[in-house]
Amino acid sequence: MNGRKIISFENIKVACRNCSLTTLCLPMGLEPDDVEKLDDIVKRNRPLHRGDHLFRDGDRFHSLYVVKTGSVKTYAPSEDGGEQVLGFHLPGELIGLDAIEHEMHNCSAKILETSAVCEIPFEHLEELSSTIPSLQHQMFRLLSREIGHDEGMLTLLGKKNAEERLAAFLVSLSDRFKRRGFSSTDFYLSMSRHEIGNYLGLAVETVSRLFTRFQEEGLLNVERKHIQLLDTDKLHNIVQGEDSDSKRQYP
Amino acid sequence: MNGRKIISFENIKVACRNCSLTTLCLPMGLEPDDVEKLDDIVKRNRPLHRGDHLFRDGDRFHSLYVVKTGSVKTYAPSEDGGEQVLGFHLPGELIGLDAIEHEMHNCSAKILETSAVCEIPFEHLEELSSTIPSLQHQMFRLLSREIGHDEGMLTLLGKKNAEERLAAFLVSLSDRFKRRGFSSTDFYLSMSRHEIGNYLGLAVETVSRLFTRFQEEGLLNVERKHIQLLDTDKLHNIVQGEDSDSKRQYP
DNA sequence: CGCAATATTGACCACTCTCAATGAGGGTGG
DNA sequence: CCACCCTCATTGAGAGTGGTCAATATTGCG
Repeated sequence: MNGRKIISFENIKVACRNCSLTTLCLPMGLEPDDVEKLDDIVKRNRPLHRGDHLFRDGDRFHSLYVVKTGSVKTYAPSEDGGEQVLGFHLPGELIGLDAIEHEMHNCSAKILETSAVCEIPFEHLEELSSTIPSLQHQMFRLLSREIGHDEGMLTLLGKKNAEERLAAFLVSLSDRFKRRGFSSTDFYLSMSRHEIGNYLGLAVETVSRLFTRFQEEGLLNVERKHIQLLDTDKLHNIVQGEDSDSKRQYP
Repeated sequence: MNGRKIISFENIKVACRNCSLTTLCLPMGLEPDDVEKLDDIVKRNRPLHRGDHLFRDGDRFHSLYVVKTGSVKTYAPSEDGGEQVLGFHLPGELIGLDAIEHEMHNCSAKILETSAVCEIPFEHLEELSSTIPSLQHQMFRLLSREIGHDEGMLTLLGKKNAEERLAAFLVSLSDRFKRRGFSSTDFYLSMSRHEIGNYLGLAVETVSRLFTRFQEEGLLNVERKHIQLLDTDKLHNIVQGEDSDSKRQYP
């Protein structure tokens, strides 16, 4: 149930406490005792590899998942065979909240790179949160945050043009890496151009062209999956829709 | 439908029980006793009129709102002055879930037509749900449902073309009217073409042209705000991206 | 009744998609 | 270790969907 093969139990335990802490408790004032209880229900799973599925569309819902290391994409297969990428999930981020309603997953979660993921059986979490009011509150907040995030994506897809979308994507990644203690200006993309385009409602070619243009304009360096942000200010301006100074005019 | 200003307190009470029932409890097995408790925390407000705001972006969050009669739109003012319509809310639907995280509204809610709205103080709801496990579960479900709904919208905006979007919008309205006991094929739009376009990530003109075309193709009758759906099967096909048979060819 | 807001319709054009070809890695097997 | 293949990424050319601009109904409201 708990420890797995190679790693020592204690290490995993600490790592998992960390993940449950940052993801579920950090913003709240949870008693150390309660953190302990929460920690006890978190399952540790063996490392997962690129291409593995955490769950698939249609699977029965049992658990939420927290990315500990690595990255995961969620995507909704659409009726006509295509799919919509719903999100890329970095360490500390929670997956599976949309499955609570019908006790069934309505999207799939695929590992992008070798990753460690904690599993939190939802029934246990629910029991626990009905006895720990601050945990219940934190759960409401987490669900609410997800809604807020999705609404931000709606604005992105409804109002922003291609370059604003890609800039927003990069800025978002940058922020999230920063918060987790990674470099905010130098990172690797674990997802393909195709997946980025799908996520942003753009064609692969558009994404590729934009990377090239951003590089030409000195906003960043890009080599394959390696990204170095050079001018985050200007990137932020682009996100805000201020093409302003660097108004591109093709002669 | 339920009468307006004239209603006695008891009627409102019943109407509100009804709304809290259908929205918060119906799918769950709540004890009559618990329903009573829930009902006691629901505030009844006087009817609101077109243009009134339930809350504004930046307002402190106190309550969730349930539309009893009428309709409400929520929209997020974006940095550059524009706005993104996030949703249209019909009777029985819940508003404000995205505000829990920061205890602050990050969108605004505007009344589209004379409406009755119930207010549910969130603190009370939270207290109640920590003592009634099935209510807590139902809250999780409601929040989860909202996430699922938003993910559907992401697919709409990311993958669907203009006619698929409008068809999906009409089918969604139709379904929601039907569930609430109204006609699923004959209804009035309380929102403007501009608002529809904004919601669907389309220009007003595109929406207008699509209504005209749908009418020409015999899918519906439209006169200003009055909609009559004539061929819901074909509308469903369009939503699914099957242009198939009625492949439109301009001669 | 008249003004303002909303809708409709047309013409034009731009952004982005599609199609197609080429190039660059990464993995596998000989 | 290299040849090969396959996927992924880049780049170009052309086309189409939907946006923008503009003019004209139509409606609603004071």
